[in-house]
Amino acid sequence: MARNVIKDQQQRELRRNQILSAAASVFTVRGVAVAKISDIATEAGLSYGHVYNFFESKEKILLALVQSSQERYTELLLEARGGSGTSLDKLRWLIEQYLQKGRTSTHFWVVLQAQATEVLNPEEKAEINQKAQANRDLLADIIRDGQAEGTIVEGDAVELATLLLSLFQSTSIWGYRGFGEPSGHAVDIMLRLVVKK
Amino acid sequence: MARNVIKDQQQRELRRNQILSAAASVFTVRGVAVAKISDIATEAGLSYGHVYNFFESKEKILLALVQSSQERYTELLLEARGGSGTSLDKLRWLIEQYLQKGRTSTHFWVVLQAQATEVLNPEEKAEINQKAQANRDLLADIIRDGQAEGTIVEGDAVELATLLLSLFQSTSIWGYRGFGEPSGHAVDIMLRLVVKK
Amino acid sequence: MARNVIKDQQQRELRRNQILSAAASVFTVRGVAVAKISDIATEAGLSYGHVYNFFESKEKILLALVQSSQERYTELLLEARGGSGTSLDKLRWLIEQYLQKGRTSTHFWVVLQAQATEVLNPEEKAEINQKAQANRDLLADIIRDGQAEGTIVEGDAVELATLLLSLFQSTSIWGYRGFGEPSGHAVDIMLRLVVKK
Amino acid sequence: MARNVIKDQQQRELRRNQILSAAASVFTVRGVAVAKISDIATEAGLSYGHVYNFFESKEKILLALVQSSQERYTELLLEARGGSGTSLDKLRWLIEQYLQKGRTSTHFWVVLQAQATEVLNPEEKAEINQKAQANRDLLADIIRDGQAEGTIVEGDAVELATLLLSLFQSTSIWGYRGFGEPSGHAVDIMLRLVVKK
DNA sequence: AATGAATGAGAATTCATTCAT
DNA sequence: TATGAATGAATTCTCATTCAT
Repeated sequence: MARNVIKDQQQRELRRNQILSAAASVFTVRGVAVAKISDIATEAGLSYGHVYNFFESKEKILLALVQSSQERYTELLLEARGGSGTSLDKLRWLIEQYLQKGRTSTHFWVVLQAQATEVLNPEEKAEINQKAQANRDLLADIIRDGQAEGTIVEGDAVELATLLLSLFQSTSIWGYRGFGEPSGHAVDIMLRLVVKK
Repeated sequence: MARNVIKDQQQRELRRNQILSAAASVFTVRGVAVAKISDIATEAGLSYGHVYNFFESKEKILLALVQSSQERYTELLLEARGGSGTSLDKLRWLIEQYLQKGRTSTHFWVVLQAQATEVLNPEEKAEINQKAQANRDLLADIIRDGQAEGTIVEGDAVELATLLLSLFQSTSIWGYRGFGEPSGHAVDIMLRLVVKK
Repeated sequence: MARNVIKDQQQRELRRNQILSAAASVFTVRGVAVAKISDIATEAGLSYGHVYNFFESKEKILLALVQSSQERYTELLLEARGGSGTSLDKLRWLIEQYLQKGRTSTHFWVVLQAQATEVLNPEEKAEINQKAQANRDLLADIIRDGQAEGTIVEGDAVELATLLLSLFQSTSIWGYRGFGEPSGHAVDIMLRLVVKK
Repeated sequence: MARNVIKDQQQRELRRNQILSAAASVFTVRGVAVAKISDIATEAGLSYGHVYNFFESKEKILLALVQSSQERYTELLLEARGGSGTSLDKLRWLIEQYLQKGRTSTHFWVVLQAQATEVLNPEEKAEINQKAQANRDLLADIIRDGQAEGTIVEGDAVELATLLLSLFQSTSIWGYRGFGEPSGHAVDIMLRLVVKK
């Protein structure tokens, strides 16, 4: 007979998320360009053919993944900016959240591959870079606030933001480079970059 | 006759370097896993079949490239360590050299792909990671000297070194991420990470 | 109850015809081998899964379609043969009916694909060819009658029939070949093939 | 050492023709949409991968084949038009050549599939149809000459041409339809279509 | 040394068909 | 009856690698 449309919808949503989260894992561990659709399907626990009922290509999966990751990062930034305490407190909170695995389940590492590699076409890359710049600008806002309140050192807020994000993002991939994991002090050290002595 | 042997040897060396340098460029721009042997051959100005007279596979090219890049970085570190001035001066010089394009012609970005991706086999990756750690330790040495001479902040020298290198290495790929290029002040800001107030 | 059974039967018949008629359209426009089951289902206004409640495969749809088309053509031939007037009149009527879209809604073009392509298996193709020959023979009968009555030229009736049907059938696909549609005179011209001067 | 460029060129040409001629055969026997690249490669006696060094897809092979077939048909038409004798003689010669297998090795049947099916994209189909119309117009020229010289019946030369070509082209595929082969008289019968009584 | 023709393993993708609901 | 999620066989296509010249 007729199907349960609501349930179908939920099931679809569930499957889509399964695929994205499997892709996040596979892309992270194996590398985006090396990952096979069948790896993702296996990781997600469904057949490779079914993946194509949700995404028309590996490229589109990557795109969806990166965009969702960037959106979650935007939310984190907005939450940080809107939080209480000094700008330094906000930055500390932000970095701690960022480094804490799971909070941003898709990794900087995957976004980086999408940005710096020819896996995506130029238009898609441009879109991602634009969003990355927008996020950087949000970070610069927090820094500008800190400069106003006197907790953060003077200087070009955008450059300070770019340096700070480069630092904590690259710290998040120490594991893949054989550098172990950062200690509890690491965030304090990072903040020296911007803190006013 | 003897002369021809020598000439041949030089010619061979020249070709090999052509290929490595073409590979560096192609790997950087297109991404290691996406790059084709024929791209490299074209960039190097020779036929793709000829590449195999120098390297037995794409993988071996990457390996040779990364190793040579790491060696050049080692030399840079040794040169910095052996230089005159305070440890801070040495670090500043090192970072400036590093960021100056051409000095480290093969990029951090390629090494990162080799480290974090499954393009190479585990043994090869382990070897690269080991060398990366050794280089990090050289940087930690400089930092330790600085702590002894009082110009550098206290703390785990290895972690400080890892943070500092994360920062300047990731700064070197701003271009690929749409972040523009760092200003002349950037190095000073980076050094705040380790400088003693 | 009894009424429901009858109604169900009618409903089933209706659905089946919907599918066949959708298939005719899709096969004609897109080509038999390229057409997808889902195209047919969409055109018929039902779900692709439901198609399998009526036909066990795409092949069977094609077979049913071609057979029904051949049967309708047989009926047309019988009707023509049984009509009044000279054999020439009958031929003219036949061709006019044939060319008049809708009368033979499934097209010669689809039958031709079924005959000349490996979409169907050899047994099925043989069956279709046999029926096509039987129809040709019906046409030859009319021609033979015309020869007896003196309105049609002498000669091998089967060959004359084959030439004549080749002509009007291929005329029916001018549209797909960019040749426009035949004028009102076309039938008279075609009949020159067999008319006795 | 260096290769023999001339020989390479010849070899390439040879291979290309091997592929086209294999494709003609496979497309004709199996049907265009059903034919696999690997069928063509096997028929041509080389590996499927190598086919892609000559044609980027099955579609492009079909296109090349059809175009070459149309060109050969054009040549035939020009040769016929330029020949001696009445227009009727020219038409007879043309049809005889056409029906004689090997003269037009790629078959009308393949061209028809290319024209009437969605194997090619609309632009490619349009191009083919245009060429088909141009060829039809050449045939119409011959007919017009015949009308001027009084050997061919009055009437729209283009429609007469379209009817005549429909007839002899469709006759060329009797074999696939189980209709046997036309007799030696067939051409005379066909010509009745246009001959002035 | 140098070239590029030739091969085929492997990955992406399509779509007929099955089946739970 | 009716739907569309799910599967995987079959095919296309790419590209590293080999090898004759």
